[in-house]
Amino acid sequence: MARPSVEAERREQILAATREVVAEMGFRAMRVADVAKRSGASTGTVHYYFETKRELMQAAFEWNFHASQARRTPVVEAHEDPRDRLRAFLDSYLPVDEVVVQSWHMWIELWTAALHDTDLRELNENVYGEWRRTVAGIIRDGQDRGYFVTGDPVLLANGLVSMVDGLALQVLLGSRSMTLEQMRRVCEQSVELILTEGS
Amino acid sequence: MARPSVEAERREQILAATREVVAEMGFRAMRVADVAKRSGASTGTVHYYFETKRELMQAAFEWNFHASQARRTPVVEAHEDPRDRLRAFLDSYLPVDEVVVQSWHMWIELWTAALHDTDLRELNENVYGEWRRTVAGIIRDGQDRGYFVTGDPVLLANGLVSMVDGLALQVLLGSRSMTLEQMRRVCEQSVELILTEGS
Amino acid sequence: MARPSVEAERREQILAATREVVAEMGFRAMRVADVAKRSGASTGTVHYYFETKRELMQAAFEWNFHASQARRTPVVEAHEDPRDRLRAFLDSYLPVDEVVVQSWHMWIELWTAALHDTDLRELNENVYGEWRRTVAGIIRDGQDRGYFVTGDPVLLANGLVSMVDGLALQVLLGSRSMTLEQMRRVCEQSVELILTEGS
Amino acid sequence: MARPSVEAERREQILAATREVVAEMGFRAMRVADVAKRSGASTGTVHYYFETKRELMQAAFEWNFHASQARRTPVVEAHEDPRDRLRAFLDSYLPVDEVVVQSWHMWIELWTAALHDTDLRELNENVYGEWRRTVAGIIRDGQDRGYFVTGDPVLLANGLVSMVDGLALQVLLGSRSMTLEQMRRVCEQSVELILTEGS
DNA sequence: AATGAATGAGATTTCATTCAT
DNA sequence: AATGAATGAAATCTCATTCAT
Repeated sequence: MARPSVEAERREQILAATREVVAEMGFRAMRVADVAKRSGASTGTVHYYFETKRELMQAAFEWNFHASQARRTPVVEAHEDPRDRLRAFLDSYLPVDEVVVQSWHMWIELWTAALHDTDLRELNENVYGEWRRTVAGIIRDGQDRGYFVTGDPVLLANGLVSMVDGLALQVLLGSRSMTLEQMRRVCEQSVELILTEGS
Repeated sequence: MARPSVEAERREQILAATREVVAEMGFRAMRVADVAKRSGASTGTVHYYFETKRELMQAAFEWNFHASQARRTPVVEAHEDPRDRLRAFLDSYLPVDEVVVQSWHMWIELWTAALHDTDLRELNENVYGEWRRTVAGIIRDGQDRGYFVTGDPVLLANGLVSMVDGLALQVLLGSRSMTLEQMRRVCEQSVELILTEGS
Repeated sequence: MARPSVEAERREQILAATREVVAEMGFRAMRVADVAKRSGASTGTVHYYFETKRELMQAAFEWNFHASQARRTPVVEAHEDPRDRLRAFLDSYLPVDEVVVQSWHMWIELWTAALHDTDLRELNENVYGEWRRTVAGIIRDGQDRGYFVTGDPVLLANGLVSMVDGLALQVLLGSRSMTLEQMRRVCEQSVELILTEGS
Repeated sequence: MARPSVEAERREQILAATREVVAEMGFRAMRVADVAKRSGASTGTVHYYFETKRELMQAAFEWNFHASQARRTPVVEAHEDPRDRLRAFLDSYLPVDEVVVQSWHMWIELWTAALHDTDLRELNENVYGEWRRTVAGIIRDGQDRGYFVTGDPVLLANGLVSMVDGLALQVLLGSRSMTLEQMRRVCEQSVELILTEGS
């Protein structure tokens, strides 16, 4: 009788290994054998948990999404003031450490893969719905309290979330003019832009 | 005897075919044989012009960049007022027709490929330097004339360009909440945000 | 404590499952996992009873043989007149129900497998010796009583048994011109051919 | 410019190699690599001509059918008397040489494969329609001339063709009681059975 | 300048078998 | 007596690249 957690643990190990490998060499170059090696299993075992490479990647994308969400939620909820919440939210996207960097790699790969895969598009739809709703909620709250300029909060949220995507992408690409520090400043300036005079 | 332009023409055909194929199925799934078929040539011929697949993609990315630039420049220069220039610039990024859509596909594929390819990162660096300089120039000009709010024009330019990238990405992904029309409105709102009171 | 029949029962279950699976998807496509699932056991259990897949198939072929024999014997012995015996014997080969159909599937798979497996050839030798002896006996008896035409009873028996094999094969293959009904008529006509004028 | 016959030649080589390999080790055990080696090509080349192993086998079955037909037709047409035609036809099925033996191996493999493959069943349908029509024609002709006993010629044809299948199978299986010589005698006796008294 | 048949290295996938429990 | 997670050897298939013509 195997411990009931063995399967779940193994699955998680493989997904974590997948994220690491994808971050390092990209989905295109990633081989199932790489994931196997990294997770200390055989290719047979990887296929025991995920029938195809495609299924493995899909699961890894979803797993990354849930992990991101779990990391983000407490960060945002730590603040009460919508201005702080917005800043904390944007801050949590800065690729400051290995985990966030790896996570960003997964998002970028997801974008490219989703362009030609209906299931992944659906995942993207969920993911962005989630972010948009969160940010729009913060902005609406801030507008109610008079901190943020008027204007459709959904449009503002979309602009901010998309900007963060574009910025992180350039940072990940190692752009000499878009460093982590630059990204931070652009984000700060963007918040300034939507703050009302007094606040 | 052969017209000297034959080679150049053939090369262009292959690059155009590459863009079409990449837009349709993605770089990952694209085979040299697909490009050959699409351009009406043999795989041998494709390799006659581009030694490796990697070289073909690199050339296609560069070709796409120059084509984008050529399309963009007259659009921007058609206006004198920096506010109109900025609006025209952003407008030219909306994925309204097949050419712009295919072009966006190439950019997105470039991002992913460049994450693990130094040469392509260099290309990205050039491309973004170009856009940033253009937009920053427009903003600086607008600030000088009092149309735009104060603030580091480079930061503002980076924010705008990144936002456009992120927005186009979601439109390309067929997001139900980020349609072409939505993207247009977000862009318009963003311009409003940096306009000064009077203008 | 365990009933001594438990093992025998389990074994039988697995063999029955094997016949079902082979009939449905063929030996080539059959996986040990399919047999396990069908018999409600694990792959480990299947291997507990049959060391290798080859051994499992061999046992299943033999089991099918004995089951066929057990079904056939009372049918033939129910008649005293050799003409009736022959008709009853041929009748019992018509693929009229699921059991006979599955049994035929096993024979056909055995033929193909035996072409390259000495042990299975030996099994085939036994099986056909059995049929041939039975039919030759019936014919010899009928000739003695003046019901059947003269001629080497062994040759006649071989002709009949082989014909039945060939006919059943075409019926199993769903041939539009060799239906169950057609097969029945061919068998009847063949019996007529060896009957003497008066009988 | 390659010779136009190169492709056809190469294809034929691969199909011939397939028949040899299938006859030797069976479809189940046959690997694409075996066919490649036998035909002096690489596995890549085999796949260049036949996308999948299944397609290769299908083509090999069809090729074998056409080759059999081509071998058989002149043999039958060499005789005018329906009794000779029938004898010549049955004779041509005796596994007397390597080619006929290999051909029989292909038929047997076809049967088993066709049980679970619609396309192959269709091929079997064509093949048997062909044989049945030929034999029924010969019998009908013989009956018109008073050489053969009365009775449905289609039933008689089916009985004969099926018998030959069953007999050849046992010969191929190396049955000690069904040798080539035995098969020949059973066939002769069967012809005797349908001859009228005087002829 | 162009071809396309042929290659072979390498990737995914399958599955009988094992073994710790 | 039974399990089923894990394995790894082996098979199919893919495709960028080459080269004789």
